[in-house]
Amino acid sequence: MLTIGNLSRRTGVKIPTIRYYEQMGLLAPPERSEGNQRRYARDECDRLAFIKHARDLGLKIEAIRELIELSAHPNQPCADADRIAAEQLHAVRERIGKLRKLERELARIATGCDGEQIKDCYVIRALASHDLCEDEH
Amino acid sequence: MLTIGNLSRRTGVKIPTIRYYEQMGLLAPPERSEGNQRRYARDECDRLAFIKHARDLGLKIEAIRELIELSAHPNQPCADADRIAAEQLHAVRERIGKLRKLERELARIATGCDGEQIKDCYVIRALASHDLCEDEH
DNA sequence: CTTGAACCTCTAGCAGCCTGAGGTCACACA
DNA sequence: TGTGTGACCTCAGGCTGCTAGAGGTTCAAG
Repeated sequence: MLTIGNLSRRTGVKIPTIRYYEQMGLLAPPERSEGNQRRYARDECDRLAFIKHARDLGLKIEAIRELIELSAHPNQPCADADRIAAEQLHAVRERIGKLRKLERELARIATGCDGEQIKDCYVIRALASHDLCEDEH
Repeated sequence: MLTIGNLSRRTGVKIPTIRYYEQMGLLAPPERSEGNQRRYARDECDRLAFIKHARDLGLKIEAIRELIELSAHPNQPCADADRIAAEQLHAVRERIGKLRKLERELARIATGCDGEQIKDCYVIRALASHDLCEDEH
């Protein structure tokens, strides 16, 4: 049996976040001590590690809830779990694509300024007008 | 003089967002009609385009506020503006780096499942344990 | 003068937490 | 057995950057 603080230290998930996950239905409400404090069993610890890992990978709470439900039915086909992972991969690739466009433009803006005063500053001018942009956005 | 609706159409910034920017101090409170409706001059339109451009590039409201203040002092040196752009570039590059790690791991997870049932599903197993990860995270 | 679109303010909501107030519990030490 | 203190409890409110809706007013065309 772990206190919430121990669980937090073991998993690296902050205490208020653990309580939040419980509220959101990702973690089952744990047993309580006589004085109403949460006491966690080991498998709750595993489940929290699962949640943290999924969050670190950028999955939304809702997607994680789905995966947890899926994992409760070990004999069902796993196409849904695969779909969730594939969707997440797709979303990540889209974000990367967008960020790389931004990177290019910011690099141009950030390195392009050789003015000395605000009135000549390329950063300020580039932000003020799209005429200095390479692609549409 | 533009109504808020015209300003919105010209800049592509939604009306509630314009009011929000005013509330956040990015846009000066504009003149009002007799009936208390906002009436914008052209330079407000430019400023809003500046804000939108910066937001599209991922700059935070706070950073934009700084830039606006800077641009109000055209004879100051522009090192601060350059710094803000450089910081933003750095942040974008960090986000890209993290996302590419995620991409690699998700690709492995999403394509690695050849099980048919949840209990054999690589997606579920990979999320449950870091043992299947390639790098630390 | 009427209609209907566009505007106003204010409140509340979204994700995914974090912080703080005000109070209780657990446990070691004297 | 008392006491200190650190960990815990709940609940409310805050954060970013908007968005949506209620309920009411104004503007401009016909």
